[in-house]
Amino acid sequence: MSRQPQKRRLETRAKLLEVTSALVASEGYSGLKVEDVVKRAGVAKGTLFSHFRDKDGLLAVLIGAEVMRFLDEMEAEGTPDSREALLQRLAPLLDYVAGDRVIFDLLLRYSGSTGTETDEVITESFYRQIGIWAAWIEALQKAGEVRRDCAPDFLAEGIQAFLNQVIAIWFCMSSPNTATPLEALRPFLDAWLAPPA
Amino acid sequence: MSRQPQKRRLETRAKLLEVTSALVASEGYSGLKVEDVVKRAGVAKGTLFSHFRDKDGLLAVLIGAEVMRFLDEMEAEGTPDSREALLQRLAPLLDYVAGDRVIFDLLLRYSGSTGTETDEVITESFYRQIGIWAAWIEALQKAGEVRRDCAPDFLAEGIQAFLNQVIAIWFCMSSPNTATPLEALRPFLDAWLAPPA
DNA sequence: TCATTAAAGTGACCAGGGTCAATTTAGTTG
DNA sequence: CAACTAAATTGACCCTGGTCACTTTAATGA
Repeated sequence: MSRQPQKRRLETRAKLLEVTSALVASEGYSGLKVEDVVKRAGVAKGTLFSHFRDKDGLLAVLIGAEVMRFLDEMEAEGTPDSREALLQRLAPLLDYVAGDRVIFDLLLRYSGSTGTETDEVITESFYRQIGIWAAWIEALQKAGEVRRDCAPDFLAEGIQAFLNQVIAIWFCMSSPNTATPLEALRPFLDAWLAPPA
Repeated sequence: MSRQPQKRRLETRAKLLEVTSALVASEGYSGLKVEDVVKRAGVAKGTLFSHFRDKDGLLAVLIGAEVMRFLDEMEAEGTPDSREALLQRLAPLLDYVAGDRVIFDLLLRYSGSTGTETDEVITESFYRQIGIWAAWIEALQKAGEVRRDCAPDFLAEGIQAFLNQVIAIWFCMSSPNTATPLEALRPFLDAWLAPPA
């Protein structure tokens, strides 16, 4: 028979996440070591891996939560009234993801995966994101700001594609002589969303 | 003073690539171990890492060469005469990349990087690919099959974005109940390239 | 209260990529 | 040819993520 998860387990999990978060804040994602996490959390290594599938699984929880916060922000600002406004709404998320390759890689790997795990916040965030954008697009279609020959969901997925594209290119251009990802995104969004002239 | 690379070095490099290729053929990319490679090649581990920056660098040479072969094939078939024909031209490459996550990840990481390394075949292949598609698009624009309000290079980059998108989604959907990446790509290509109605 | 048993946690151990001081090989020069 | 030097290679070692047989903890129930 199975029993309820004990309070102790929840505390351990919370402690692990808290420590990880602190370490990421000071060292960045790329410098994070599992050993440091368990040392500072005062648990054994095996414990960490009984809570999270692997190191990525641990990070996914944090990153998923962070993305959720961006989505809250997006929703709070309401529907944009133009394509340019839509672009500006994307800026914070774009900056966040473009700020660290680990974040980008992880989002690309986990996003869209049919979340078999209970705690895949990150998968949930993916669908929520598409949903929010689709709602914006629908409004913009009614306002005549966006083409009407494609479904909002479909156009939203396209935005996702362009977002990933400009970030991928951004990481490849190691030299900072290039325009920001946001600037690179604008022409794509325009060409993708603008109604026929 | 610097000297010419010696014949021995070229032989070692060739041997490493040959062995890697053979192992990949039998085990797949994900099962490849550096230790197996050096064992079968009869060299020390350090030698491999003096030839290639890391395991990915080794794979990049093979994958870059493979992509180049697909591009040769694409060019040999000539310019497509419709958007659908263009889509079909992409099929072999798409299948290849969608066939193994390692390939996809590696291409995404290396592509577009301003190739500082001499042997970054993979970077070269990226630009060549865009060039080929741009040429196709230019022809299709003249034929009225493709929108004319965007530069061919720009539209080609968009194709790249959609290609990556459908493959990323493909990998996330572990269950094979989904349509092939090629089918998923069609609507995107149409919406992206079609001239205004 | 004490036996029972599932949940939670432990840490020695392994795997596999990557490093580097030391060694061998082979052009070059006097 | 012998001495010299740069190129090429070596393999012991390290790092770090991940595993698993075992111990500890704490609900449950007679």
